[in-house]
Amino acid sequence: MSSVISKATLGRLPTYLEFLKRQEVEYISSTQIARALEWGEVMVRKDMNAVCGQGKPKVGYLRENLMTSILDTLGVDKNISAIMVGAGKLGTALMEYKGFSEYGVDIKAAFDNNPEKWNERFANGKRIYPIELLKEYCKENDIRIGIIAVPQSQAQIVCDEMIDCDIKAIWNLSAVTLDIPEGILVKNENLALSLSFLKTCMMRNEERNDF
Amino acid sequence: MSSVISKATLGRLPTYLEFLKRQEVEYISSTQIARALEWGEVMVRKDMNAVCGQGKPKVGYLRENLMTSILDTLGVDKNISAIMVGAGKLGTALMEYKGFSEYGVDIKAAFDNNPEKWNERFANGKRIYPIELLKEYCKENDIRIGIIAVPQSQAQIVCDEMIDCDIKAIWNLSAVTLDIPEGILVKNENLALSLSFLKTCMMRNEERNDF
DNA sequence: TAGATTGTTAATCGATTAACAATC
DNA sequence: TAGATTGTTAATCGATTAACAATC
Repeated sequence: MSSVISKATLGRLPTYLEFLKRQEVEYISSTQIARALEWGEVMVRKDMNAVCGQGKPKVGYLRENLMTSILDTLGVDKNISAIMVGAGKLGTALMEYKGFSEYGVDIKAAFDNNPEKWNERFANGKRIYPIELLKEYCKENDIRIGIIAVPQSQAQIVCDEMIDCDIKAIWNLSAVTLDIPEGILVKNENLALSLSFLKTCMMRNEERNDF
Repeated sequence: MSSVISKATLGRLPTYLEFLKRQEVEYISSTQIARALEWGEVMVRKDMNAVCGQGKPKVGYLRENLMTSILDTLGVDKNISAIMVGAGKLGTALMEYKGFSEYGVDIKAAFDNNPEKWNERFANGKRIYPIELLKEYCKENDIRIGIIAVPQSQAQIVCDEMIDCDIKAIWNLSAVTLDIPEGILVKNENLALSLSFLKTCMMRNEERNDF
């Protein structure tokens, strides 16, 4: 039953959640949600139906119920531990970002090969360790997600080490296309590519105003 | 002719480019590219055909030619100026990131409402101005892209100001769904959402290993 | 009952993949 | 000529949208 939810729907759930949090009504209809997010009405209804399926004709969905179902589908209550490799500017920004915990991801520590950083701490007290301690740390702390925020030249090396540490999912913030064995999940977050895409679409005068 | 290139294809071009740069052969075939990137062979061929259309049976594509065509399609040679609003950790990381210039985007300055930052400079010498100067700066420097890296509470306000400054495309790094008038391009880069999506897919044991 | 809203079935759309003819 | 590779046409797939019956 849980496996019938499409990736497209899963990707929209946090946006619904954010919107629902800000509402104060008891019931909310797919029409209202669609209008606020500027999404198709039927699509919203299908999404809602996929996660909770308890809408009432003429009334809509019990907001509380909807939120619980979304949280449940996203697995927000199940906390997952992650580590960051690379404590540069971007790595630091993400280590200190508070938004991840809302979705049940805890980035516990960072690793870097610059000895000067090993004594530093982030604003929230999280620590930076030598990269050599990665395997030991992952084993002891049940780390499932690895985040790559290192220069291009090191990305594949770090990736291989993470897989060796039994990490199951990688969030790749470098611009490198990683070579990954079957069974490991990768999400590429290439910021240069993303901004470049926006620029190209702008120059080509794309007509749609959201994507 | 240029308008027939799909968004899906446009999004893949930088990855092709990155790969082609690293090769040293004169000719390269779609088969080789597909194998290296682990993408479908026909899809690669269609992409190549869309941007340059000068493949030779039995030989493949002239690498130089292909690269020029991709650069051309992406409009890399046409430099576009951008500004950042928000000079926190994330804003700073992006201001100092060198990768954007490769695609012809120049983030010229940052704006922040914290007076303490107005005297600071980024590592590359770029400056931080009071937010009040935004409109004047945009007008004088032909700014077309605005980047939002401010706390949630300010995102919509900043967005409205940018539109007032005649900015045509917005890269939104905040977690807020922006309310935007017709004709303005927005790309949402919600990092919390992205990592949360990776986590959810991991927990649901997705079988595909790249997305 | 009438009307608003849900949920479902069919149609459409965009993108990828399969099959295959064209070409050097 | 044979074979590798391109380029095109048709089939497939996933997701969105349209149409409409079911429900309170």
